[in-house]
Amino acid sequence: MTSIQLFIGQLAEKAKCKVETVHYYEKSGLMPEPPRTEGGHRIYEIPHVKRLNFIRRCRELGFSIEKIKQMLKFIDEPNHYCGEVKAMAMLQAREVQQKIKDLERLKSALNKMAGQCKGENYTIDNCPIIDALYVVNR
Amino acid sequence: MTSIQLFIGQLAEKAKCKVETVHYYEKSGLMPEPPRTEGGHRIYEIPHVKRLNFIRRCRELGFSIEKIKQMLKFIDEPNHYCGEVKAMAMLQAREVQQKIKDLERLKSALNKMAGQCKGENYTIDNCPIIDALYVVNR
DNA sequence: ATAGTACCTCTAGTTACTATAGGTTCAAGA
DNA sequence: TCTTGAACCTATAGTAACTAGAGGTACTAT
Repeated sequence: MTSIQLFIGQLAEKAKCKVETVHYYEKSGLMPEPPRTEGGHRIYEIPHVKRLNFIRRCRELGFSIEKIKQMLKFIDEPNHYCGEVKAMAMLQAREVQQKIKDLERLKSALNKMAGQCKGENYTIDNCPIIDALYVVNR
Repeated sequence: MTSIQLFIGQLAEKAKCKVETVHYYEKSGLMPEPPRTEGGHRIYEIPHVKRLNFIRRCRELGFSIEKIKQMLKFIDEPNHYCGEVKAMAMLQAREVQQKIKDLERLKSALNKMAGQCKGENYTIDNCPIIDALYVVNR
């Protein structure tokens, strides 16, 4: 039974990131130091793909490297007490909820502004988007 | 008729940012090089406050410095149309919407994990959080 | 005149990458 | 088997958007 093995380029491609980013995650302690070939090339397998994917998606969602490190701890050291894990997961969920709220606010602000703008034939002098943002006190 | 004049500290305060940030915006070309006192202190007036406010507000909405530069160009060289600004706002809104969707998925994964946490060990292969974010194609 | 703030410039640090340089390994074709 | 070109290696520097610090000067109230 031979399992799938990947070099760093293939791994990076599967997670849609750069090779250098994987190097960076290894240095930062997010990705493990994988086994190597005789010549020193890193060898990865499917769990690495999943892990890297998780990291990338979390980054897109605005989590810091440090936060992701904490979350990965849930997976790497599964000997946490149930209550401990639960508490951290729920705390994380609350923070996520806050981010969602903030983003909802931004989205409606942007849409509102876009909606007020008639487009085409208006010059910049009476563009409502500019007006909406170019204000002294908010 | 004497107009209101401000030093950089007051300007920064009015826009709720740091003095260093104003310096940075000047170096980046977002804020102009204002007139100075004999001794070299920068002198600002109301239009500067408006402009800085615009920049800060855009940053809060997730626009990059480069995008803001583009928008300020619309203002500085008013031979542009409102539609250009509208398009940028709508693009931004779409990106924000995508982030919200991803965060909703993460949140429910976190909550699910907290709910399922009964002491079993999750490995990387069956962790609900990893699975929630492991989307190959988007 | 003096004291205490606020200002000045310049440099370095931060986070999360991204790019470059200079060299080595891998693997497919001759 | 040898060659060749892509992919890999390490290490360092650069990027965005600030933030913090050092060391010095200007402003202004007393």
